Amino acid sequence: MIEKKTDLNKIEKKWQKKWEEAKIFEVREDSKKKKFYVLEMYPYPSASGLHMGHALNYTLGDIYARFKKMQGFNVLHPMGFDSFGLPAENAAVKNKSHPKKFTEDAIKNYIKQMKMLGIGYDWSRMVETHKPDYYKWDQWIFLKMHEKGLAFKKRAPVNWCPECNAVLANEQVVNGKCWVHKNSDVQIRHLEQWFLKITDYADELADFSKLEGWPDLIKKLQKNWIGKSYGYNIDFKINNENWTIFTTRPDTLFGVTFMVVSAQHPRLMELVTPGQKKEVEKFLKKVKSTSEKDSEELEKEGAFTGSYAINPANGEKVPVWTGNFVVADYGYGMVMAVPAHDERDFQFAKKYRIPIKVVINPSDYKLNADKMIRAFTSAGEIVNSGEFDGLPSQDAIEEIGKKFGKKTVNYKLRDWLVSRQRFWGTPIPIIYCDKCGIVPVPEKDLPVKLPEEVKLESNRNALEGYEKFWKVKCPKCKGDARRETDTMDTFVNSSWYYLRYCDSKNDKKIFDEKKTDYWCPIDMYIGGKEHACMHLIYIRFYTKFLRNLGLIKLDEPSVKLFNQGYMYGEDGNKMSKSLGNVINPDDMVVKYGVDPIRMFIVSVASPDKDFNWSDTGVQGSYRFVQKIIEYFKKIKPGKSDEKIEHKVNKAIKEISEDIENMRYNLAIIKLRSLFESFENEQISKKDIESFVKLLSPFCPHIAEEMWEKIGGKGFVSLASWPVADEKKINEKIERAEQAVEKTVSDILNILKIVAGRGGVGENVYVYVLPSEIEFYSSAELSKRIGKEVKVFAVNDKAKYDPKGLASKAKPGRPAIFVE
RNA sequence: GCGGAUGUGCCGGAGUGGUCAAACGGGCUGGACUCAAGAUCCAGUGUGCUUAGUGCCUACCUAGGUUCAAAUCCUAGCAUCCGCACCA
Repeated sequence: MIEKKTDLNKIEKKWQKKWEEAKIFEVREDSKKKKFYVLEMYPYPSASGLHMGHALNYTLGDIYARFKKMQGFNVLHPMGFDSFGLPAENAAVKNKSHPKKFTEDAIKNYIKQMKMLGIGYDWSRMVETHKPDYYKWDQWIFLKMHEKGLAFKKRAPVNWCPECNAVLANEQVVNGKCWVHKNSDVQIRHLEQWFLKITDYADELADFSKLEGWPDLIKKLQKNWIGKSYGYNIDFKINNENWTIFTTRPDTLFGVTFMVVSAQHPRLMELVTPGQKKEVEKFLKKVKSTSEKDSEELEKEGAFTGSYAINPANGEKVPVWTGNFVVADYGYGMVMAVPAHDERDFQFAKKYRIPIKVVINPSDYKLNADKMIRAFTSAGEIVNSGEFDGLPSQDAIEEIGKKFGKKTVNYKLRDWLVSRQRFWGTPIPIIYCDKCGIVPVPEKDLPVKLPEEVKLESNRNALEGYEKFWKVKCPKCKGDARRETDTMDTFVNSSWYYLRYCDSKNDKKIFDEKKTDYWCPIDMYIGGKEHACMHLIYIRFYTKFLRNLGLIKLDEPSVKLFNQGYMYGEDGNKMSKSLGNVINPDDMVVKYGVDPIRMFIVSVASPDKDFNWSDTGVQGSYRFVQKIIEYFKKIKPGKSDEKIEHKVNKAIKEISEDIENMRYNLAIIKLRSLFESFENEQISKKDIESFVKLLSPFCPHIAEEMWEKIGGKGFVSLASWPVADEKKINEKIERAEQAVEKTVSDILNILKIVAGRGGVGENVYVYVLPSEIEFYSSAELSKRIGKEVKVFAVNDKAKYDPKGLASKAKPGRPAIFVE
């Protein structure tokens, strides 16, 4: 273990206090200054406090914000809390308390820890989403969406988590399980629920052209999730009624031998004939009881409905089945089945002995429907399709599609289900009146506040049982009415919070547009990639909606997005209590101090890559910090020589670039090497100041302390970032230095060989080309070797060279003689 | 099935056509200091040769290829990890 020489915690406290007193991180709009908005995704304040992953996230942002601030930008760097959510509610039920208390205690602790880590936030702008002055505007946006028809209620099959006692959005179902309760199977229930019509924005959300600064991975994940696909709608007549299906393969239309309607289709029973009712019901029962977790290799099953559909292309009558493999809410919940050319249809047809009809042949052979063992899904030549025979199937997609259907686009993206049957969330501002129907709460009555004195229940939303909340008068007819008791998904809160930071205290408007115009968009947004398909889609959706309302001018919320890597435990596993590998920031701060921890977590690997915590690793950072402190104890600024000036200016240039590109790991390496280069040399005050400035974003506390020691003005955190003097960067110096290093190592090698043979190398002679003589100092070499080293130019007449080795000297490679 | 990422010394990881493989950190070994330990400082640390010398060989998952030149580009494969998944 390392020895603690300096009380870093004392230094940290000292500067944290001074920063706070001087309010150096509080900012306001300033039209004369260029703004820069750095934001880390805000946390859910859990009872267990910040973990190391949070510390990494916030440190990454803090370094960037401090760097930009020193570069002269007006930097907005705010923090807040995503403080609605189930854990607080559950904890409150368990302890017969109120989630507000839990949440606010947790927030206090979070703030304390964030301050402890030296993160420079403008706390005057903090948002807490559970406060009425924040969620009022969630409700306001909801009303605006309702006004535009984007917030709507419908009865729908929904994902129900029995643990949450609430429904989940599609995005929150992971492999048939709840994203929070990973052991809880999600059930399908049919309920009346509120949705936000995010699908109206699907097309624009699928356009990533304004997101150059986002990682490709996130864009790909979103693209996949939105799942835009071009195809055709085709009408089939069933019982003299048109039923539309969606297909991307109209070229196979003549090969349809049956239809399949989803088992969850709301109008399924209309298709079932009395004779088939029993069989279909038997099948439906089986579908329901099948646990979702087995869905991976679920066998395709179904039942005949008794109805027949007419193929519009050839008038053929084909049976309509219901099946477990058709998704109810994609397309129209019904598909045309072409077993010859679709693998799923093929399996289904084989199982139920439905005919298979080939309509596309491969180029080199002919398919035989009776002998096929799998579907042929590639392109080929159209056959058995009347006038289209002979066409390449790729061309037939359009030809056949055009003739019998209508070109259209479909998305995998579903409307966003936002109703939650829970207490601890934003109340949905809606009133139900028997006479007037669904009535939005008038704007002037916002916010609809959550009651504080309510008694929580574990198995249902406490608002339902709290008459004072739901018993209201209709805003229209003044008659008796009932308030909506569902609350909104917490992702609603985080979909626009970045805008509220710009004007978080505004009680007249959602925000002052002049302020959001100045600060937005976010220039650097930092958070985990797990949000790719939830938060990061929702925040884009809200941004576009608010833009369409005319409130902001942004198309996208952030210019750049950075996803940090995951930090694992020392053993390489996810940190978890059961594995006992959790690293607690509070303990580590006491053990090592904040600055070494900050330095370690951003330098162990590239910040976008996963890495493991390492106790010995953080000790390495600790040693470096300690060395710096020791150095400054006895520093006497003097004059920098050419070499030091070169080193300093090169470091300024490269470190600035590295920080700009979030390559903090490389910046730290260069900072170390810079320190080593002047550690034992004279250095000017200006250059030593530059070093402290370069150190400051990473290790702000000791940087302030050192800044004070060398008599820097004000805070180093507010000093201007150094600019490299390109004229002083001289690569020749670097090369010469490397040559000297090599020579030292060569001399030592030779001495070793000599010693190995029983010789004693007392005197060392080095013969250098005249052009390089200035780089080789006898004194320096002697010190490094620990013996006297004499340096001669090869053309020195007076040199001592008994073996005539001088002639062997090469550029960058002096000859060496030992005796 | 679809998509993505990764593969470099004892370990964590730099390096994405030549200048240069292994920066930087950790670990280990040896030395200095010390009564000793810790801390600190110095040196060494891929393989195999060779050496009164500062060199050569071989090494970046495997196998091919492009190139005057490949860890880096291309092709195929292997391994590990991750995301989505019956989306018609």
